[in-house]
Amino acid sequence: MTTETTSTTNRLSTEARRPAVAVLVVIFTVVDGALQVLLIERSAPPEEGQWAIPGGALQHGESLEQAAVRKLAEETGVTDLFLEQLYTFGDLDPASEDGSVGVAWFALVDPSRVRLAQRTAWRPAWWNLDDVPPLAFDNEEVLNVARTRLINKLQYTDAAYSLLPAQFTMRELQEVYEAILGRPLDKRNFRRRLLATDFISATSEMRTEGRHRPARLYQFASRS
Amino acid sequence: MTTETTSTTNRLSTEARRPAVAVLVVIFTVVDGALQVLLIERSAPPEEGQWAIPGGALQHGESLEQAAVRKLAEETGVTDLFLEQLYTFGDLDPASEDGSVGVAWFALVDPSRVRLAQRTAWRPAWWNLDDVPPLAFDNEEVLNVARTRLINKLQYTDAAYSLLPAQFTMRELQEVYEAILGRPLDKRNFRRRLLATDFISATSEMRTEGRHRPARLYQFASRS
DNA sequence: GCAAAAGTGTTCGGCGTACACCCATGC
DNA sequence: GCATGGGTGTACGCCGAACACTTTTGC
Repeated sequence: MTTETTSTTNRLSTEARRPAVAVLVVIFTVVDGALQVLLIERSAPPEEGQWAIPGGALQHGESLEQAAVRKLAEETGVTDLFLEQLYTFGDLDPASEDGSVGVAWFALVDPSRVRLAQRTAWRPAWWNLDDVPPLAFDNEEVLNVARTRLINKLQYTDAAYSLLPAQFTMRELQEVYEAILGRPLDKRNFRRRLLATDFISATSEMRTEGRHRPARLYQFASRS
Repeated sequence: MTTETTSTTNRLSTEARRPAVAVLVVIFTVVDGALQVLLIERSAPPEEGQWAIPGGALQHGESLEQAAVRKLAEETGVTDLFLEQLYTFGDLDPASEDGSVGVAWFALVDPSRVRLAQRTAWRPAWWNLDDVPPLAFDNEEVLNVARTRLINKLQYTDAAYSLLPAQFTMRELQEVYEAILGRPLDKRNFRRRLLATDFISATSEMRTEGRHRPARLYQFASRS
């Protein structure tokens, strides 16, 4: 008694149940030492007036990743970033007749490259992760999964490249890490560990900004 | 210019593109020190005659996880196991008109509890992971992702509980780890490390099987 | 007593963590 | 010359890896 033998609803048949498929993109950034997430204020039912993670239906002929890239570009104007599939949620809209399937992605963007759309309907805004408002659907869960993954990714990948401009100081990089991990890090240990990874390398340039010693600029190896 | 403002194709609207949604379940087991995966021989187009990862369309009113559990039970008769979502593939069947979305899961089963269906159509069979045949669609990629995740999960979770009977010897446990990791492990280090995790605990029972010293039986804490 | 698998400790290198002072610049 | 952030080295504890012999049983 399996799907294969008892019906024609095989994996890719046309009789299959057809839930709405959407992509959601959890977009993180770090500004002034604070981890922030991009949310959209819903301007139509369901859940009108609630804030939600940006998302939308798949368009025709579009792959899941293409849809996520498009969504990200629509909201931030930015492309070519860290973007990774997160999890697929099967019950984001219990009211939906045929069910809904939301394929969640998460992205990291450099705030200096972002220009948010200036709309009043479906208004996007950055929210500090420590005080996000109540969210539509089950978006809190999506956000929690994203945050956990982000913390893990940071430990063993160069994901942070996508949160910073091409060149940056060690302090800037450390602030990004501290914002995401939510705890202070030791300066010496941080520098040693990061340089040991080969994710980043020193440039020959320095940046002077204030009446103190100039800081060396670094770059991510994945961008050079 | 966002999906929200330019059309009614909002996340959960009824105008959304409706690709076929299927679940795939990569079912692993370890028998005689070999990591094996359950495959199904396709008995209808597309890709008739090819082997593929078990899967099927979502049924009405069913969540993604419920569909995965059902699929697993249909193929192996087993429930209550390690089952975790893996990844969602958006392009498994390029021939599909509206696209296809495959939500892949992976599961670990104890071979002593499995009874494979005795069918000739859609025949299921265990394949040694080192010599799987060419697979339908892009199932090779699914399998690779699953194998990588399995190796990672094994390192820091008690996922192996699902591959063994309630009681087992240290050697049996070690053979499971060796089969998955694909390399021999040191007996002393293995015992020390596993006992340190608190995943497993010793029982008071021993098992004698051969003309040599009896082995102590252990159990997983998550099952006791 | 011997064959066969069970069971057991120690050493070493690498890595993460804790911790405090000098350096280069602007004013 | 002083205020400000940039930049550096050492010591210690933990963990993973390497490695060989004794114990218990059946025959």
